[in-house]
Amino acid sequence: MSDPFELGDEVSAKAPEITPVSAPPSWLEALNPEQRAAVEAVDGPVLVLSGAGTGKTRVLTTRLAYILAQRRAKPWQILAVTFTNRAAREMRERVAALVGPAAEAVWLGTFHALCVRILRRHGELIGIKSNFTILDADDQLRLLKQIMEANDVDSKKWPAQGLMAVIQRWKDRGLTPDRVGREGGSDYAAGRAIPLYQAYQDRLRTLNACDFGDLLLHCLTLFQKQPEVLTEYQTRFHYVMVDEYQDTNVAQYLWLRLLTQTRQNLCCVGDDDQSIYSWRGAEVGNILRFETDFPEAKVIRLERNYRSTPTILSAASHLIAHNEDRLGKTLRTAHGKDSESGAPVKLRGVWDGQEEARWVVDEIEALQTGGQKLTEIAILVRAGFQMLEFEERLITTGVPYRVIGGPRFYERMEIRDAIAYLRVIFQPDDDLAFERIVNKPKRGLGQTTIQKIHLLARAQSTSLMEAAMRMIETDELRPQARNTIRELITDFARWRSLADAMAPAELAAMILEESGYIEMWQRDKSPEAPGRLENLREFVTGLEEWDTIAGFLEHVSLVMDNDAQSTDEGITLMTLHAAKGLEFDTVFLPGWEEDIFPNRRALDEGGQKSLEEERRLAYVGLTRARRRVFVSFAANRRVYNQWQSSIPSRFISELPKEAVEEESDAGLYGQGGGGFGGWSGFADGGVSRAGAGVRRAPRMIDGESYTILPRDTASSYELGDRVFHQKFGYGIIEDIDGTKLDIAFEKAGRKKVLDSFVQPA
DNA sequence: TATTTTGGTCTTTTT
DNA sequence: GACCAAAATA
Repeated sequence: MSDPFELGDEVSAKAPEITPVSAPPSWLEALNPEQRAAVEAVDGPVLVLSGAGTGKTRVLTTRLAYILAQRRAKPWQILAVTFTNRAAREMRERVAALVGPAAEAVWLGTFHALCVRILRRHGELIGIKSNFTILDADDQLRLLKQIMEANDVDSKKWPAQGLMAVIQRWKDRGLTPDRVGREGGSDYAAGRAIPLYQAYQDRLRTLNACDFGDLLLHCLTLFQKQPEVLTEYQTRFHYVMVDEYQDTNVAQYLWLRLLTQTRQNLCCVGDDDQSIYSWRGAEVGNILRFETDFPEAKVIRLERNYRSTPTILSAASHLIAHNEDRLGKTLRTAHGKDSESGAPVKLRGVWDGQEEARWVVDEIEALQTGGQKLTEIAILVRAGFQMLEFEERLITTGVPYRVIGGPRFYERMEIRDAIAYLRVIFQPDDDLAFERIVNKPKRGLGQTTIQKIHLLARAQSTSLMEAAMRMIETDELRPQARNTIRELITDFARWRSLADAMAPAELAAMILEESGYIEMWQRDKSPEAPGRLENLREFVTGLEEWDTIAGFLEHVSLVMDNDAQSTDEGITLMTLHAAKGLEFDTVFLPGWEEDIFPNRRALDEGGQKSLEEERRLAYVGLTRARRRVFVSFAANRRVYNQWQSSIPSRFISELPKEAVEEESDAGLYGQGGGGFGGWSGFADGGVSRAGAGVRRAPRMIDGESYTILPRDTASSYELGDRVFHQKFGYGIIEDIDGTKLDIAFEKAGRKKVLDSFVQPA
């Protein structure tokens, strides 16, 4: 495995030389005074409060480069922590651009990735084998379900997901089972949450596995129980830097504090107004706490915004000013007074979601005609399900787009299966992987057989693989099942023996072929089968870049980012959360309606605090834009299968009037379609009619409103008609049965579809 | 054992 | 309506 961090000290002799610097390099002079202060304040604790678009990343990368250029530390004596793999990669690239190959040796990565490095190296000291596996969310849930089942927890009453969330939150706060105490959530599952947590941790340990939270948790335990390891890292890291500090949770904070205790050279960069991950355990309090824990800390504010037009900044600032819980920063435009104030925020109310999508895409096409590059346009939605309508419209109009944060490649069923095969070979103790593929493809090994193996494994406390091997020596199984398992185990042994001699890609291709897994999909006549085969091919191709399977497996478990997608030309469609840290010329913010944004469930759960987080999310959305923002809301939306009417988001009325230009369809809310006083009238009108100040569940449109909807197309199709379906594309109708159409799609094959899901093409 | 049928849930955001 | 899991049936 290529692991730059393992090079450690022995590499120091051959470490790449840093370009010597005498005078301040040009990249220092390009900074404004505050930025420069943040870069040059190298020693001691520093907190940089950095508003959106104020050059936060630039400060961090320059600071890192500055430390190197000043020769205050060797590259491997610097620790830089980011939140996403994308940010880590970007920072490495930018530092490399400033100081050259020395950037390679810096300890730079996400909290999780860095913890893995440390645990692989020293985990043995706290009983974690160095080849532990990392479980993804799916595995975690499956495991927890098993445990809850074994403990007779009613899964209807206490869903595993709930307990998972509780456990996750404890881990976010650095709490091992023995230290949970009477924390929130311990009453889950009739007060058995803590023993279940313990059982889950025990199980993980026997599986030689960690979940995401464990990576930090175990690392903390390691530091606390093995002081000499902690000392080693404290000594090693002369300088520590943290990006997106407002998103750190308690465990991460403790981790940082332990590492920086002696030298105190910690620099955190963050923006309390962009804290949008509290649901994942992030504590904005960490920012406030910084000055308490590091009384000597310098606090530097970056308030000059280089990204957005004054108009956009004004809109964003007015909005966020409605939050009470903030440190208070004023964003100023960095452009001179003579610069244009920029186009107003365009606000549009439309009849329903489809029309919203139509409007957005129309505007996009207009921008494209005007010479705007599509890669500079983004649609940012609150939640994933909102993306569908836009995708549909983008497909029909042929505007190229890419989705970030959709179903990820490594999470697809067939890919997970393929990975499970590799895991079984590489880590024979991996019960989850074993279980996943023993009977895939179908080998006639059903529940009863698996159950028996399980029992034996538990009785002898061995892995499933081991138990299976022992079991075929007995006559406990039906001869048929026994033979199948024997063959399977022989296959595994053979593949394992070849693993060292073959390239990973070759090996994987062989396994998928010989196991019959490929064949299984070839025989499958379902429309998605070809796609799955295609994915498998892609998977094998992707493996060609790897020298070892171990390295690849590590990558898979940590890199859940799917931003590495092709650099396609096209607009970007993603959630607001995924958009943090990015910027675009033009940003579309659809779905600004009560209950969608701010999200209803968030409000129900977290009240005022959550409302403020939603508002920060809106702030993040607005500040992604350099030049143009489009905000829209629909009066009606189809949720599940029913129409609901909706009220414009309260955030709309929090935008300053002078920065907004409204252009809505007439007659959305009032009777008679008569004059709307303007955009602010929307929110007022809607709310007051529903009863001022009372938050209501979405109202169903009453019977009469249904007549408005143009949906009465029952069997207006004929055999041979060409139609369009949002998911399957174009096709020809082959058969009609009432409202059910049998359609041969050009791409997706033959499918039965309700007529309401297609439109004439 | 494998396949079909039924019934429940679903839409917050992710390393 | 889609998707998943568990139950019913071949």
